Amino acid sequence: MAIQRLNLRDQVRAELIDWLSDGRLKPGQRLEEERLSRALGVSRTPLREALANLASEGLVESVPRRGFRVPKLSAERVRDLYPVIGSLEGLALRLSGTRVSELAAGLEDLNARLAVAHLTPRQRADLDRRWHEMLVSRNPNRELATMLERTRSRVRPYAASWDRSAAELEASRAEHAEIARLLGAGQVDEAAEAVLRHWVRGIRVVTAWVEG
Amino acid sequence: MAIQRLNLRDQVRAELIDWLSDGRLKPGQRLEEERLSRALGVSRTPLREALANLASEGLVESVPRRGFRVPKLSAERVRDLYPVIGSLEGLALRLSGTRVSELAAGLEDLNARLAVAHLTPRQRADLDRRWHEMLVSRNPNRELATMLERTRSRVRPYAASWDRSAAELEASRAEHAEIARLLGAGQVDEAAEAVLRHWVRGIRVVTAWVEG
DNA sequence: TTCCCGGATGCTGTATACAATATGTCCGGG
DNA sequence: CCCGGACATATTGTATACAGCATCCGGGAA
Repeated sequence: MAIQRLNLRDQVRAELIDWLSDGRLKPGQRLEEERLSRALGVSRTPLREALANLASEGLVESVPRRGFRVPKLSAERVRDLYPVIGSLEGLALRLSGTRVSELAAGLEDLNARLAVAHLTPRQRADLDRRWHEMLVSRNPNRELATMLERTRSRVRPYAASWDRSAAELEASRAEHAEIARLLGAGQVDEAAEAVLRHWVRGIRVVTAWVEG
Repeated sequence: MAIQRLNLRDQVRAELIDWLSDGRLKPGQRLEEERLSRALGVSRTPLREALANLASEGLVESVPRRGFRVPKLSAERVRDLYPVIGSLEGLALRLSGTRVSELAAGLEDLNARLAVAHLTPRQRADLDRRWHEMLVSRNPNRELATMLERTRSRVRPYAASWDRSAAELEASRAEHAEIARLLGAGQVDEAAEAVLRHWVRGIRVVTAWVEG
């Protein structure tokens, strides 16, 4: 086990991502550096470096002379990012090699747990996240994995605060099942296409929720 | 024309990307903050913020307690990034709508200029960059455009310093022509696949050059 | 000659200080 | 009662200061 000597910048960055993911930092909120640095127990310098990083990745916004803010939920963001995620997950599958079919069982297992009725939106989003993480877990391409992780973290605030309808839940579960089935059958290209369609279909329901 | 009040951080970032692209900062080189900040005429604070951003995007490396360095050329990086670029460019084509066929003429024109014999590697890399920029110029997805731009800038040092063989030039030109032909014929999905193959084939020749 | 050790040096990582600017508020006028 | 302008305040953007490591070089011993 390598000793991790992470610099403060990256520790703060990780902490802020947590705060963004779990809603402690809300869309539209202004990020006051003095207050934040006190809350984190660090000075403004590493905090600003972390914020600048998050801004360059799109997790926060930087308005010159007005500091950093949490981006508001926007349908356009979903329309743009979801197809990218779908495409990258599809690529991940195609790069995963033949042993990707071994994933089918685990995916179906997780998918079954999504069927439980009494889950909170947060628990559901968490299970969904784990399903997609498992989906790409055989991908050997580290750069791709990093880009996927970053991009997914940008849309996490959407999934986490969204209470899905029963119909949407069922549709999503059916698509998951179909993807797992295709993988189990070794039809990786078809699974990749299904993943892309899964995300593209998600655009409609999430944007409807954002706008409505 | 909107007045641009960019903060120093982003100006420095843009300048450093130029320096990385044109080879003024070379792979493996150590980035000494004091010297760099003097050369840029700014203090270390905005320079460090810019460097931290570039590090989070992979254009430079950050080693704790040892500062920033320009990443060395690595075959693994090419193997990982090229398929991602190919996949994203393919997605850009599929999102470009029907008018993408209008690009064919311009692409063939640029491709013809790549055939001129007496170009320097830099001129060739520049024309190739413009060809791929035109290829995705109809894509309306801003997030995708940003990710593509960033990822391509990470592999620019490879293309810029690489002197291609005549056979490789011809193969690349033929692939460009085929992609343009497919677009002109409205076969966007096939063109997207051809783009991915184009980048995947590039892995072999570039890694051979990096390693040899 | 080669290896090891220890101090000097230079650099990074972090904190603090300062200047510039945007925002909010208060007061006066219409 | 509403609007506009000017001042006060708060907050950012940038610079500088300082402490702690890592590296490098020279000397001494095997």
